Amino acid sequence: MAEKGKTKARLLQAACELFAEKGFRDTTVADICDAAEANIASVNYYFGDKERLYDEVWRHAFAITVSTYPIDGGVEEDSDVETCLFGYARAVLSRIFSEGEAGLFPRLLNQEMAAPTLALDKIASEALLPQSRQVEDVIKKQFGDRCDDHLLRLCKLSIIGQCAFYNFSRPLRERVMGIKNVLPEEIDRMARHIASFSLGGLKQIQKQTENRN
Amino acid sequence: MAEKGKTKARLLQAACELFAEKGFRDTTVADICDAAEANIASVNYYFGDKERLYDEVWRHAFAITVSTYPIDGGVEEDSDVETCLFGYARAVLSRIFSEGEAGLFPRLLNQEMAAPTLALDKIASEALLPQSRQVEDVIKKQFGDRCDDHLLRLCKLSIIGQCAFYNFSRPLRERVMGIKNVLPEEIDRMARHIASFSLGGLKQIQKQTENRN
DNA sequence: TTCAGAATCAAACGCGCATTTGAAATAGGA
DNA sequence: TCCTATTTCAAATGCGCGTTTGATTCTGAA
Repeated sequence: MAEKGKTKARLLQAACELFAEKGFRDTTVADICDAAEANIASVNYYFGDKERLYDEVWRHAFAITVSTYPIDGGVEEDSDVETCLFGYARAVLSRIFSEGEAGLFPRLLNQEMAAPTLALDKIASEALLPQSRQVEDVIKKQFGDRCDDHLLRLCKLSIIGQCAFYNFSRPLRERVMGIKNVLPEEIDRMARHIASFSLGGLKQIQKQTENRN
Repeated sequence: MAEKGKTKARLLQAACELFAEKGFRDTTVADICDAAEANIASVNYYFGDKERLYDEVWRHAFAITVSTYPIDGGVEEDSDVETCLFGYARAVLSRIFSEGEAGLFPRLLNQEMAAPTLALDKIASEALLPQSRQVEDVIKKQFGDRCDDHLLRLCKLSIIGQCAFYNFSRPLRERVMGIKNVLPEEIDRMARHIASFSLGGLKQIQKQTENRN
């Protein structure tokens, strides 16, 4: 047996890192076994095949990210709108910029967006839809329950988009944007910006609809 | 010779569609040749190898998208801030939702974000940086030239993020967001929303910095 | 100590891929 | 018509991949 830890756990850990970095198709079983210092046959021995290992990786990544950075961002549910937006943005950005296991989820998601596998449907309904609903609720708090569905969706996507862009534009961070290491204070700063920018946006939209009536 | 058109042109067209859909690595030379009704050896005969065909595809996609939907979105350069934002958003969204050749560029970009190739550096400096600068200029028009660099960057990313999210979240459009066919009027509507949401955001940020001084 | 089940291992299998090859077909000017 | 350069073609080459195999080693309870 190799250095430390059970082989199965080492395989899972190596697979997490590699799948997140290169995606399902571009990661080879041999890569995973090398990184885990395990024999080439061990993936099949412990997980059946590459695909079931991938499922296991998703399960692990999802569990870690929601427990490490819950989507409410640690703010009270009955806080004011800007604070709720801040909590959401901070949670999402913390996940995105996490260099530990909590960062696996957004990185895997990024891969799925370019080359979806069967795993995506499950992720969409179990993880993404609830987050989307959460943002909806905050917007309703600002607009009141009487609120055009179309408008609600556009605002929701504006808010989510600001956060999610940091995930999907990963390779551009150093190339185009001037982003290197991101410290926790920096994340807070970004989240505060997104919260107040979005609040300003929501108010502007609200003003327009009131003028129209 | 097959039905119509020169073989080389058919290969390029087929390669565009397939690379945009599945990315460089997941597209096989055999797929391309089949789609172009050409022999398996024709890619190497006309382009040298798969990689040089990919370069050619990028060149083609870039040329088409900027000439079909120039990044100013067809608004005068000295228009007011909201109109400039509208122009930018409309251009970007038009490209993203285009089902024709103009849509190749964002789709290829999406693939590069998940699995970068050597092509990305060129694209970043030739296509993306200039667009980023353009948004910067609009923000400066709102804020005046005296404007914190940090703040400028955050606002820029907020604006770009709202637009680009529609590109990167492609597989979620039907799954999570309720988006199906997108008509030109709908694109205008979305662009108008992003413009006024962003203007509201900019004003909010501006108000905060003024209060701080 | 014995021994059955678990774990590891190197080698091999089968397949799909990009690319090469050398011949055949085609086209167009002399 | 003849001849040469271009284009097309089916087959082959060589490599990397996921998975399987059958043997070997390890482990822990009896």
